[in-house]
This record gives sequence, structure tokens and C-alpha cells, in this order.
Amino acid sequence: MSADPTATGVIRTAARSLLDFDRLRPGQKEAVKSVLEQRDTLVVLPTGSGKSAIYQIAGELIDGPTLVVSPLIALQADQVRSIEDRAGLGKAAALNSTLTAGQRADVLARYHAGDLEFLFLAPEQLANERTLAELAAGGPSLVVVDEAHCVSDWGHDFRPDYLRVGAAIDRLGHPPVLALTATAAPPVRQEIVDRLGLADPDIVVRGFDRPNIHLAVRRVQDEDTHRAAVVEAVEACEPPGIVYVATRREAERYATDLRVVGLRAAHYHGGMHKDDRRATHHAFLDDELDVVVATPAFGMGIDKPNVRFVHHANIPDSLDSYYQEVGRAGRDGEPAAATLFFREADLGIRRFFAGGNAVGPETLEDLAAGIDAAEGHVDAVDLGDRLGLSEVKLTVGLTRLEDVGFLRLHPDGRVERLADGPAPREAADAAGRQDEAHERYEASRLEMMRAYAETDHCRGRFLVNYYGEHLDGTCGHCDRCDAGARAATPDDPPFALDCRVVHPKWGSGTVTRYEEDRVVVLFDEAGYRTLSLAVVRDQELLTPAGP
DNA sequence: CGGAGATCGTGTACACGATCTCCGGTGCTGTACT
Repeated sequence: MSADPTATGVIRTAARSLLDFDRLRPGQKEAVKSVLEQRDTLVVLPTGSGKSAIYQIAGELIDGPTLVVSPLIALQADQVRSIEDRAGLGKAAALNSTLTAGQRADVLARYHAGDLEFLFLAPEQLANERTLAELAAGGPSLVVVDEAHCVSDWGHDFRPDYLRVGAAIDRLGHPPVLALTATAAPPVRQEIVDRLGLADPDIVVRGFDRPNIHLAVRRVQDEDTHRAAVVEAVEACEPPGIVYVATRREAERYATDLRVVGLRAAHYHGGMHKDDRRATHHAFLDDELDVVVATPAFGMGIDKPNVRFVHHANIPDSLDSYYQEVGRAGRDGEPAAATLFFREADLGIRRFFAGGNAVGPETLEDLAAGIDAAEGHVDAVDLGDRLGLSEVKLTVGLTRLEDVGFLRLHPDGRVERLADGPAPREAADAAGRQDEAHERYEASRLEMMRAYAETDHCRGRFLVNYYGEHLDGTCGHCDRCDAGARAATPDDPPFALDCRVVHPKWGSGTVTRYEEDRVVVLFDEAGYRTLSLAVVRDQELLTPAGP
């Protein structure tokens, strides 16, 4: 027995008394231990491997309240309920716009009185100066960022307050931070670490190979064969399952098609009324539906062990999205199927979605000039109104200018021009380069998704490599393996995997994968690039770099 | 970028193709109105 309070025994005892766990799963114990040692921690564990248990145990073992940043109100409600169901755990509440002023005051009063162990909130709550001040005064002892990939996925174009969670954490006195996600390739991890301001974080990554999920891709040409092939694939699979589609309209059309062939099918997307969404979600959980056809709105918070298939009727925007969605299949360990239907034309809508999100050089220049012209502090909202900017563009633009040291954005919305920062023009240029790099990165992620769809080699290996892990041999559970594909690694690779290299045009990057005669490098600025090994060798294109 | 629905143009009655135009994913919040 050890007297060390962070020892495995203490954690195991807590897991048993608080959650009735006989044993912790791989990764859970390491993560709790790291948090108890006051370290910032990033945990990347597949869905269904008990990420909630990590913050529940750590939160209980550390004195003081735990703030949990959680993206969806529906998810917060589930999380509060799951804590209330465990008699051993402390009290939990959510702080969001569904509360009346009175309820809100009550929650904050309980938080201050030390009556709440867990307080759930969306990042937008942290953008409110008064709320943030009250939360800071309560002295949180742990900040959890659940679904932390949202920082990278949603911050740049959809919910920019995700880019500002790091600043809020500083304002809260930077207690230990625990970031949790099911999906994060190395660049996404790096962005989470940077944006949240994690200091020398412990990074716990486990298990990307899911041997019970059979991976396949079917290439389709015209629309009619495409639709028929998707319907047939669903009919051929044991229910229940999910079909992911690109648009709301497609979700409704496929659901109708599937009902015509006699299946209990429903659609799900963000345009539905809240009650209808909830009803569909619950019908699926209760096995009253064979299949849900959904946009990416259907996902977070779906905890169902017996999903037998997750098909993609259209190609998703990245392998990160793809594998997160696929990961909802076969959580019970029983066989499950994942088929991606790939049609060239479907890349169009993805490019459209990925393309229109940049802030743009003019906007950055206008912002920088406007801030520079003002004496002292500027109000962010006034500035946005004057320039006619959407809330998202304004916040992302200001954050980009903050990243290059031009300004500081205070939680109350004041913009402070930094005295020792660059000139407005230079700042706008530098911020513009970041903006463009982000767009290139998004485009390169789509190219990686396409490369997965088109690869002749083992798909499981491709995925595991994408997540920065190594797989000996082939996965044995994909259509390429079924067809006899072999592990395709060159005999004498010029660089080790994960090795840092420099390219004359694209700058520095990390060697991610080899595929017979090609090497995939993730460049810091240019995103993923596939290079011919012959060219790399002949022209000495890549040179080793420092770490 | 590509799909879908609307509109246009034909050439003389209803339908068919060509062209145009618009729309497409993910959710929080606070406030103003019924």
C-alpha cells in the first residue's frame, strides 16, 4: 500500500465506491492520475470508453467545484441526469439559456455555497463577463472541456466562442484543465492544446483500431445507382443503424425510401423541432427504429451499444468526422458494418462548406484599421456593427488579430490595441496568412478523406496512421483486406514516421504515412500533402528538421 | 460545386428541353414580440 494520494489504489477505490466500477478501462486511470497531479490533460479515447467517468472521479477527488464546458444543452441535461443517478456523486446542475432568471441565480448561489460539485455550461456562457466573474469567484478546482474537438471544428466558423475558452480558463485562474474527445488527429490535438492554453499537458491516447467494425467503400457513378445502393446496403444489414447524409433534404428523402421498402426509418437534422428531435432520438435508443437517416446533427450524446451499422451515403468533410461517426457502431463489441458511398460529385458540397468560412483579408484590414484609429479601447460589438460583420466573422477576425499580437480581447467585449504590437497592415497580413493556412488545412483534410475512399491499401491501417498510431501489418477488417491487400510500406523509408521534415515550398511538417511509392506529410502551414517517394529522393525535396 | 425547382421558349396544345437562380451543416444566446 502506498501513502501517495494519487496512487492507483485511491483511484480504484473511488471508482468502485462512486461508480460501482470493478475496474477502470485502459486510459481512464492514467487520465485521472494526471489530473490529480494537477496537470493539464488531453484525453483522446474512443466513444463509449468512459470519458465521463474520468471527470466524475477526478472532480470528486479534488476539493472544490468542477466546471464542465459542454457543447449542447441536450447533452448537458443528460450529463446532469447521469450524475444524479449515481448516489455516490455530488450535486450537478447546468447553467444555460433554458433557465429563468430566478433559476439561474439559484444555480449560481448553490455553486458559490459549495453545494455543487459539477456545473455544466456551453462556451457562450464564458463569453459573458458577469457570469465569468461569478464563476471565477467560486474558485473552480477543475475545468473540463468535453467534446474538445469542437474547439478546432466549430471555433473557426460556427461557434467562435470555442476559440475563446482558453482566455476564459486563464480568467478562472487556470485550475487543472481536462480536455476530452473521441476524435483528434495530431494537428487537432495540437490546436486543442494551443487554443486552450494547456501547459505541458499529459496526452492520453488509446485505441483507434476497432476490429469489430468492418470498413468498406463503394464507389458509385450516377445518382440512381447511388440511391439504390444505399437502400440495398441498409436492407442487407442487421438493424439498428445510422445513415449519414450531407443535407437535410437527403435525410428526409432517404428516410422515405427506406420506409417504402418496409423499414422503420426516420430522419434527423438540425432543422427539426426540438420535440421531434428528442422523440426520434429516444425511439432509436429504445429500438423502435431500424434506421435513422441523419445529418451530422445526430451524434453527440448518442450512447447506444448495439448499433449494427453506420453507413455514409455521402463523403464527410474529414476523416476526423468520418471516424467519429463510424465509432458509434458496435460499442458492444459485436460485429458492425461501416460502408462509405463515394461519388465524385459529392466532393462539391464539401468544398462549398469548407470554402466560405475564411474571414478574408479586407475584413482583417478593416478591423485592424478600425481598432488602430480608435483612441484607447474599442467596443467589439460596435466595431462589428460599423463594419457590417456577422458575429462569427467578428469574433474569428478579432481572435486572429489577437493571435498575431495586435490586440487583446477582454471578456467584457473591450478591444485593447497592444502598444507593442505590429502595425495594422502587418497585423492584418499576418492574420490573413493564418486565415489562409486554416482554409488550406480544411481543404487538405478533405483530400485525405478522398484518399481514404480511393486507397487500394488497407483502410484500417490508413485510419490508424491518420491518428498518428501504428498498426503492425493490416487490419483484417476492411474490404481491401478481404481482397488480399498487403501492408504497403516501402522497404527503406527515407524518414521515420513522426519525423519532422522541411520542404522548400511548404515549410516544415511531420511524416504521417507511407503508401508504397508515396509519403504523406502533414505540413504546419499547407496541411496534408502526398509526395512521390521517387521525386522526394531524386530532388532531395525533404530534409530533416529539428523537433 | 452541383442539384432542384422555377421560368423560359418553342410554336400553336400540351409537353418538353434549355436556361436561370438559389440553396446547401453543425447551436448557443438575449431580446423583442405575441
